[in-house]
Amino acid sequence: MTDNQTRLGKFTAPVLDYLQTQDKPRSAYDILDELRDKGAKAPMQIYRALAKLEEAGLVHKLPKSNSWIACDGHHHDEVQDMLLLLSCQSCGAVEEVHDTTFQKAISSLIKKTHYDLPAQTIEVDGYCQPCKNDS
Amino acid sequence: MTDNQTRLGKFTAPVLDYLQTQDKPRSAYDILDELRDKGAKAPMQIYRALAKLEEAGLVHKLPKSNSWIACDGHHHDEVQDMLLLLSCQSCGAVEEVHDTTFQKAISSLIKKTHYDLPAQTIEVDGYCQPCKNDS
DNA sequence: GATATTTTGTTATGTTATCACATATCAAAT
DNA sequence: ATTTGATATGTGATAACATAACAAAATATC
Repeated sequence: MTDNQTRLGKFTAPVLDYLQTQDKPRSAYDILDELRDKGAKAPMQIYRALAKLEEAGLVHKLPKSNSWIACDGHHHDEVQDMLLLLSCQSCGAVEEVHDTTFQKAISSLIKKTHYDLPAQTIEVDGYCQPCKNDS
Repeated sequence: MTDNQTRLGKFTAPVLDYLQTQDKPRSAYDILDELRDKGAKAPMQIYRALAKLEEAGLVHKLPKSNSWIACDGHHHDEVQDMLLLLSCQSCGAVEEVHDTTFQKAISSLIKKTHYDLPAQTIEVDGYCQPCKNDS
């Protein structure tokens, strides 16, 4: 049997399930604590699951915050796109931004700098409208 | 006497000096090792110096790579601008990019998302032209 | 069904960053 | 001259994030 779950490994489904219930990014160690009752004992088990889920485009890592979210499911025909995550530093909400202006800015950068830019996640930290208004 | 060095603290000048001799970002622990012969013994001493240097706009932290560079000295009348660092994953070279298209993309994001975006450094990882050609 | 490959479990370690608290330094107020 | 307050520094402990290394188990391939 080589179904998705088997290929993805023992803890991938529980990790994804957990992240999907969360409204904030969670760290690998948060996830580990959560999955202890399902047999998880060491960080490696979680990091392996996260790596597979990320490769499958099902989760994203916030590169500055060292935490993880389940993918929102939109706009990911191309898993390998440059992805912009807007992260609220107050409530933790994360928006996946698919913005043509931003994509063009990146293209412009590539031309201007002659850098080769592989697909990656870019985290921008800010404050979402509700939190901004509350402050 | 309240000259810069006094206000900035004991290790700030050595930390800045060291970063200015480097052609790659260095970690706080790299710096610590380098400054042991000048009396540095603990990470806090380095992190304090880096915090002050960053506040003064003299160094930048690469937020994804957890490493530090001396500021290139250009374009920093406004220390608080959104700063884009293009970081070569092969040779370590870092370009400070001051790109109006990118700034506009960020402004567009602010409007679109209604997020409040404080000044911050955004790291984009790639491969510089020489390294790209070598590969 | 024996052997090779891959996955998983587990321990240990590496790496980055901060906390907490003690002490030093120095200037301003008394 | 002494106290007070503010800022800087030293230092040990620990938190938080991540991977290396290797053993054990599971699975695939012959």
